[in-house]
Amino acid sequence: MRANSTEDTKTLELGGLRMTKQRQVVYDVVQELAVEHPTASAVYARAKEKMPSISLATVYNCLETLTDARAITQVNIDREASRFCPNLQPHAHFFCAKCDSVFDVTLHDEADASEPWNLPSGSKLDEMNVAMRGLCPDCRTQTDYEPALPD
Amino acid sequence: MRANSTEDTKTLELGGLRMTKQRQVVYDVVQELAVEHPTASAVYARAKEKMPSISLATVYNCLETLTDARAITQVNIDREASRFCPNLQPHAHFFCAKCDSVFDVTLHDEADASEPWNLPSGSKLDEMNVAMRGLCPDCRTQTDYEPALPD
DNA sequence: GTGAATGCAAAACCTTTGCAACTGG
DNA sequence: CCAGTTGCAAAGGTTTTGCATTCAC
Repeated sequence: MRANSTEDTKTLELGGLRMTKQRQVVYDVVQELAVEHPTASAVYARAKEKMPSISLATVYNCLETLTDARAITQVNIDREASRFCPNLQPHAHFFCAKCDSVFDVTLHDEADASEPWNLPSGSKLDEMNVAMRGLCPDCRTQTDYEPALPD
Repeated sequence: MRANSTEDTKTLELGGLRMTKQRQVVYDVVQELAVEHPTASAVYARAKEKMPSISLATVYNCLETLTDARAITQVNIDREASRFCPNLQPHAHFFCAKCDSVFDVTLHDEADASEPWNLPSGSKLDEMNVAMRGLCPDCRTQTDYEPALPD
């Protein structure tokens, strides 16, 4: 039996996808930086440390390929640069307006994200993208000493 | 009493916002093109018909000002150009993957969009942005003769 | 009158593209 | 071997910016 325990750099074996060094590096970096939900530039910066010859275009390329292959997810919020996320479970993203960090937000058990909504009748929903903005727990508690003065 | 019946070009009176001809034109255009959820360029094109001297930068400017003043809403989906929407009620957007049209999606009565989600405990949610992709009713019925062959 | 808004053009930003060289299966 | 991928640089589309001029209040 194959171990799937502590391999942090698991080899990609995605349906007929040619596995290049670059793709593996990009994939590893997205895993590594998962909690910060890196942008393409952030992935590029880290990837370049591991493989100095890699180019930005290739990073974009790999990110797109991996996204199409559903190995990672592309996260968009407003017009900011896209971020990438290795969490393949259905989830939303919470953006802290103060510290700019991003949190994955899961669904309640058995819950359906589309439940509260009046979907157009007769339509077919393929995917839902949910972005939240607010203050994260940490920033919220620090908000006491926020300048309340007019500028 | 003031009529609020058929005035399609109601005058903006937003908290201390200086009302310029350009802002009024941009606001009118967003109202006018509401169903198509126009992009900044689309607003610019239509605005220029009404006021040939208006510039693109001013349109962006006005759209931002109006958004900040909560007279209109900015709608983002993936990395496409922002669209603008005069619907101030809480609502989501349904994007048809086939015909590219956009529909407003309302909440069920008394429903809370955040209900299905496990919000980070201690966080403060300010706004939620919900984008849906799929087939609109019209396009769905036309999907019978969609190529089902492998490529 | 005066601070804020406009118009213009140039710049910024993220992302995509064209193409020759390279490479994984 | 050879289609698919890379690296580079240049181009693309959207949005922002700097600044002199104009305008609403």
